[in-house]
Amino acid sequence: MSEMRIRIESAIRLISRGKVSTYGAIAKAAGYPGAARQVVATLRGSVGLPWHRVLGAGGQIKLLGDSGLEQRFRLEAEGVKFRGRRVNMKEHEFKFTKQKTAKAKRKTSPQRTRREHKGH
DNA sequence: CATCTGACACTAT
DNA sequence: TATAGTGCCAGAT
Repeated sequence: MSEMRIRIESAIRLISRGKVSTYGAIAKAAGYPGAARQVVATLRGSVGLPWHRVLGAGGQIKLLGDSGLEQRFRLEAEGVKFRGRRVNMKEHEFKFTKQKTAKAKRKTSPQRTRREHKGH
C-alpha cells in the first residue's frame, strides 16, 4: 500500500457526515496538489470510505447512471442540499485543517540560519 | 522507457 | 450549460 494512498484515504475519512469535499481539495489536503486522479484511484480501490462525500470541482457529482443517483440520495439523506446538479458547497464543503492528516516526519533539524534567499 | 487510462481541473468557445 | 483541448499524476501494460 503506497503512502500516497494511505494519506488520501485518511483525508477522505476526515470528511464528516453532512459535509463534502472535492477530488482536487482532497488531493491537496493529502499533500499531493494536482493529483485529483489519484483520489479517484483510491476511491475505486478501497472500501469503507465515505465515497459519496467526494465530488468534482464546484460540488458536482461526476458519477454516471445509478451510481450518481445513489451518491445524491446518500448525500441528501445526510442533509446535504443541492442547487441544481451541484451541492451547496458554500454550506457543506469540509475544511481540512492545515495538518497533513498525519505525516510530519522531520528528518534533520532545519536549523536554518535565517534568511536563505538564494539569489534569483 | 513508451503508452494508455481515469468517478479530475481549468480555460476557452 | 455543454463540449473540446490541455495539463496533471501515478499505476498498469
